[in-house]
Amino acid sequence: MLTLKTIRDEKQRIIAGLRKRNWPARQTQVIDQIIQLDEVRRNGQKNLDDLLSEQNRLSKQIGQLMAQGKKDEAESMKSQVAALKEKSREQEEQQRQTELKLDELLYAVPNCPHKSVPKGKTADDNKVAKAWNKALPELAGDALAHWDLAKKYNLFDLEMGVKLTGAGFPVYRGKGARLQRALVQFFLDEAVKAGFEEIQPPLLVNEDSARGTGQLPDKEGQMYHCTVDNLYLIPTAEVPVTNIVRNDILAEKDLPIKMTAYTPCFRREAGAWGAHVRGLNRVHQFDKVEIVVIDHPDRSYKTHQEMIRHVEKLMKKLELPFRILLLCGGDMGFASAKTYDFEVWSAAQKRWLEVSSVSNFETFQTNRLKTRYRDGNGQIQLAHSLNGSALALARIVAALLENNQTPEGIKIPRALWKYTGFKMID
RNA sequence: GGAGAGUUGUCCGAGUGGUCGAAGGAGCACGCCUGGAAAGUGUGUAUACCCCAAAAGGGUAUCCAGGGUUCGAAUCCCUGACUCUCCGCCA
Repeated sequence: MLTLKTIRDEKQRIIAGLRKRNWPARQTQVIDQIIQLDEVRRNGQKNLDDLLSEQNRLSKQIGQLMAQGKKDEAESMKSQVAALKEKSREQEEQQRQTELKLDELLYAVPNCPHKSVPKGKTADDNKVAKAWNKALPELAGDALAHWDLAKKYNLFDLEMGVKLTGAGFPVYRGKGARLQRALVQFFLDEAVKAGFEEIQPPLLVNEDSARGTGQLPDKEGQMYHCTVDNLYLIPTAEVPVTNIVRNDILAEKDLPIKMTAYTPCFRREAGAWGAHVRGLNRVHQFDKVEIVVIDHPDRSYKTHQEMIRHVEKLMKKLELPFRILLLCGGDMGFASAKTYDFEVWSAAQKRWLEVSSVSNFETFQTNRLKTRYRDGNGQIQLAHSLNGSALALARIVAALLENNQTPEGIKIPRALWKYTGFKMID
């Protein structure tokens, strides 16, 4: 969430940001409500502190009177304190309500887009930051979509997943399973080479962690919830990995902190089922290698570009046709200040599939997480957080299978040979 | 799962109802000392919120978390989390 200080000091910029996200003008009045309520909160705080201060003062006096044996005076003072206490309890409760309401309003305000983010309403308004300049691969008329290829070569089995679990839980088999493992290995190796520390986080997180990265309270329905233990299955490695630095005050010299993790990702994705979600296009469980960076505000946009280059390199090594989109204000995620999406061409489906999203959250996440660093003057500042997929597997697999099919079988890109142990699925 | 012990600042560690944001030590930072360093020595060394135009200064809260007792809680009581030891179970 945005900091109150930002909202107070840069009100016009924030409102302009909301407009860029296509908030109707009248809805931006929430900013004024926040500023007003913050005023109430601060007055309330002052009030409460004064009451408590007086109580503390009297209590000390009572102690002294008791020590001097002046019991009667002490007793009369006790009733004074009791009255104050009553007042302060009321004030405290009121303050709690105010803060709750204020939080609720703050949670509803998305991040302010970076000035370089283009205006726009929907995905159609995204700007192509890097187009695919070569010809897109043309497949023969009898080319198969990946779900048909899976059947032909026994690579994954959706019906089996239904038997074991339910729709959206593919069972990978044989060379399909091997290909998955190869990709994970490849992505992790590349990330480590690029200076990311490899992390193996838990796949279940507690409420605090889910709140830290913003899955709670709003997106509760998107996560699988183990109610008995009150734990959530992670929708992305971003959640446990970013929470590593929750409540930390880092040294400036520790930045950037670069971490990578492979995890399965679990998404309930209630709704949104339809024509385009066949096969591996949208599933409840998929594998992903994530990269996360905590960095200095002065450097975070440079880091953002480095992350883009890293993902780009992966695409090239996999020899997949891809393009990079700079998302417009209307299509960006709630927490993001700037996002690039990577899309890969799926030749049989003849569609672009989103396989990576690389975002700079600036201080939007770290404000909730309380991830700070101490600057040169000893001042404590919020760090910036960034993350991106590098890469998400299921759709990459779909594209690999479709684009590389030949009458002899499916060709595996050279970069993966040492991981798969085979060059061809046949 | 059963029984017991514990959780204090960056770390170690004292503290069993008032003057405790918290002794002492280590570490760290800055200064003195030194040709330079070590040793020695002096000072400083939590976070959040609030008041103040700002600085200075001040207030409040925080000794695992949440409740309670009390005029007053790190200290007493209850609940929960976690850690350790023993027993049980187990890949």
